[in-house]
Amino acid sequence: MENSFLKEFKNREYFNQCTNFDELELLMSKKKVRAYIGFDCTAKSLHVGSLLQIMCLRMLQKYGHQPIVLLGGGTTRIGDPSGKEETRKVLPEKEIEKNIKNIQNVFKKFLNTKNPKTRPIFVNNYKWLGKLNYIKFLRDIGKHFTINKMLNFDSVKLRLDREQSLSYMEFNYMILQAYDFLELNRSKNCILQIGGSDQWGNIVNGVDLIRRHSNKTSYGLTTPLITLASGAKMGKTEKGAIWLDEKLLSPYDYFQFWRNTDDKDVFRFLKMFTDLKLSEVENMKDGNINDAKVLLAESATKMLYGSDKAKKALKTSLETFSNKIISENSNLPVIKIKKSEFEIGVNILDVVVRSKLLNSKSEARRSIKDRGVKINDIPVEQDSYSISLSDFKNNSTLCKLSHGKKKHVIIKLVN
RNA sequence: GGAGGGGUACCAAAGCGGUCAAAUGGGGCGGGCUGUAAACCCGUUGACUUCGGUCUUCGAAGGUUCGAAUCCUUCCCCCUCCA
Repeated sequence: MENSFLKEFKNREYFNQCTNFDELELLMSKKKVRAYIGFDCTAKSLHVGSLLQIMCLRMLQKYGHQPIVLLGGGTTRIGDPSGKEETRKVLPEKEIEKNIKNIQNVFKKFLNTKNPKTRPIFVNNYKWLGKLNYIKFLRDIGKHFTINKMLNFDSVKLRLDREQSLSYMEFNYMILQAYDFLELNRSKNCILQIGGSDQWGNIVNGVDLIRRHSNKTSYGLTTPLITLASGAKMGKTEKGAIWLDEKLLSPYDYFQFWRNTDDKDVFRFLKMFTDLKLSEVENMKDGNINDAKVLLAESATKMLYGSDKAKKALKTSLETFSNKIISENSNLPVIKIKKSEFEIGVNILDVVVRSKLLNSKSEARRSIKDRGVKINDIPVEQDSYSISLSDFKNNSTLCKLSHGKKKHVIIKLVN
């Protein structure tokens, strides 16, 4: 049943549209191909919003195809207008280069880099876009695009309809992306571009360009835009993005993100974001949904951070929510405070702010009034409360400070 | 280029001389219920505070006034209609 890339692609609900499904299916079942996905390098790393695309790359590898990861060093300098209501700021070049390095590391965690036949090929489109000759480009490539058609693309139309300005620079974005595909088709024999549904227009442009320019067939495939049951886009929460990078979001918080998945999303996410067999996922529907969430969290964390860190995150999660144990070896943030400070006592407001649990004393005061600040799971009654050595039970050097049910910090006494 | 409308907190949107740190809705945060879910209910949502208050905020800069988000001047930006 899951015997081909495209079949599994569909079964796991990755599928949105394809330029020619049957033909592509036939081609990919007969031989191994190269496919690419482009990534924007606007941010310092990737977050779960890109995870589905990463899963696509993994699946390509699984079926023996070779993924090409295009890091848009060139196109990021321009800015994709798709889905954007306004021009976004253009980043300094140095920053883009830095982002690219960082983002590349994320892929190395998710993808198999050993097998020479399927290991990812990293390319940066600045390499070719950066040295384009304008006149030559217009003559070779520009002639294949009509303004009439370009004006009809959603990305462009949306802007024009709202009378929002669209710079000539941005207007060219789609041509550059199409050119990327052409370039990869020529130099790497890449015949497929995958992307999110918002990239459909850009992708089709590339397929067209390859046909017109080189008289060759290529394919485009898109994934749906994933929204959470709540309707929000995946990836950004109020607290910040769910980064795929330890430096920006701890493995424990990553684990918790998945652990707290909405009931309605759990099985879909198990299919999409884990390597579990589809039959296993189906079986889980009869079980306890919380077990399914734990499995989802564990699998997702393991995929990114490896088994040890996933286990540790799970352990911390259990300690924090089930057993209510405080342990130094957990993944909870630890703040160290000198023992001497507690001998005189430290005001709770100061500690809460120092621990970054809340941003200001006013917030802390409010939260205490709402019984939201807890020391060792006991609500703090007064904002004048002073934390002292007596809060460290049984001569422990640790004490847990919490804001709400889910945010906890360990305070550690040091000399 | 001509005519009109508008810029208010995270977002949307009221207020149009004092009772405005600014109605209301959404979002966020906390509490309750539960299952670390959803739905629902309650509270809260500028900062600092010795809890008396103090300071900063309504596109920007000036001005009028005892007193301005509210009135005047200049500037910047956005929208609608016409050319």
